[in-house]
Amino acid sequence: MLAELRRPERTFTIRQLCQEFKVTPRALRFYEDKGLLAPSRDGMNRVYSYKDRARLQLILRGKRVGLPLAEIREILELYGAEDGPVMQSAHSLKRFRHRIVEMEQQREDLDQAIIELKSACERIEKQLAEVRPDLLPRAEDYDQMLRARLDGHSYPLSAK
Amino acid sequence: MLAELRRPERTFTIRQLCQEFKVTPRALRFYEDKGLLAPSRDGMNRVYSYKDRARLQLILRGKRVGLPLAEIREILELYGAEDGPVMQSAHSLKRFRHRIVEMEQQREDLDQAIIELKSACERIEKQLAEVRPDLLPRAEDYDQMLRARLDGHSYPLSAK
DNA sequence: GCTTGCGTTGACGCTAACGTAAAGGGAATA
DNA sequence: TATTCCCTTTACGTTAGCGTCAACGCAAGC
Repeated sequence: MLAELRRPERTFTIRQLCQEFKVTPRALRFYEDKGLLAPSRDGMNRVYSYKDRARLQLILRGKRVGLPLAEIREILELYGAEDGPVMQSAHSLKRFRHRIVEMEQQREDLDQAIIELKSACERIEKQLAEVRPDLLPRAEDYDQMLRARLDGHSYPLSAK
Repeated sequence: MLAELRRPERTFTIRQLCQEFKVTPRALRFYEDKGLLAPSRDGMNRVYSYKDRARLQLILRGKRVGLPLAEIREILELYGAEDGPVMQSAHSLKRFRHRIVEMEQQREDLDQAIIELKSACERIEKQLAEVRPDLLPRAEDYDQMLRARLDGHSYPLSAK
């Protein structure tokens, strides 16, 4: 039955995850190489569980906020440390606290950058409206952006 | 008189800007190579004006929010386009609008990442308080972070 | 039996953003 | 005069994060 597809027992092929999150198989294998993912196997083939999928979501969000993969790995270990190697996580704790402060600073930078880029765009649009109104962007373009956001997973920063 | 140092006629050597913003001369020359800066010269030596300094601030903030240098250059051109090549900026306008949407998404990601990293840290600290209270971080560490923030310019994401 | 499709493991390539020497030019200081 | 700085340019090296083959395995369909 189709409901199976929603049940947490469900597994994913590499291709399925790639399509869902718009990444390449190469990227997933790379993350595995670097210790961020560890899917089980069916023979040679990778089998991704729901937990693997959740980890991948965290990885991609980490990337979107600018974290290097090495640090994302540590954070994932922090999550995964149910009760075992608390000592080792303790060692990283100070660094994580530091990172939090950095991220809060980054958020302020981001707000400021958004404000300024917006106002710069509006300035140009006004100038453009006076000189060449025909070149002004159509509302349809913004529709497309909004639809893209509702798809959930945003595009990477370096997207063309 | 010392007040000269605050006046907008003031100029800077490469070393002065580097110390102020914690970057290397190599980086400034690199930005110049890529067309993000264009200081004047005294003989062979670079002379940075207040406007150059302001551009550098924008560059560094752009970097902190994850923009590639090439795009920062375009944004700087957008700012600098007082009335001249509005046509050319018009061409980039759609891309900038798109970028703004991305940055707003990035902001949400950032908020979420901060929340989760905080709670993960607190979880570990609680476990640690039960088992090894001696390993808990000292308040002095947080003082240091706060002082660093009050210095103004935050450290790069990839700082050790 | 042969192609088609999805999977695998190397291995080499590539871009961005600098780091790091090498080699040298002025100016001030000892 | 020699050393010491600070500056310059040129050029090669480095790291992260994958992209892009190449060569192969296996299963299904014609």
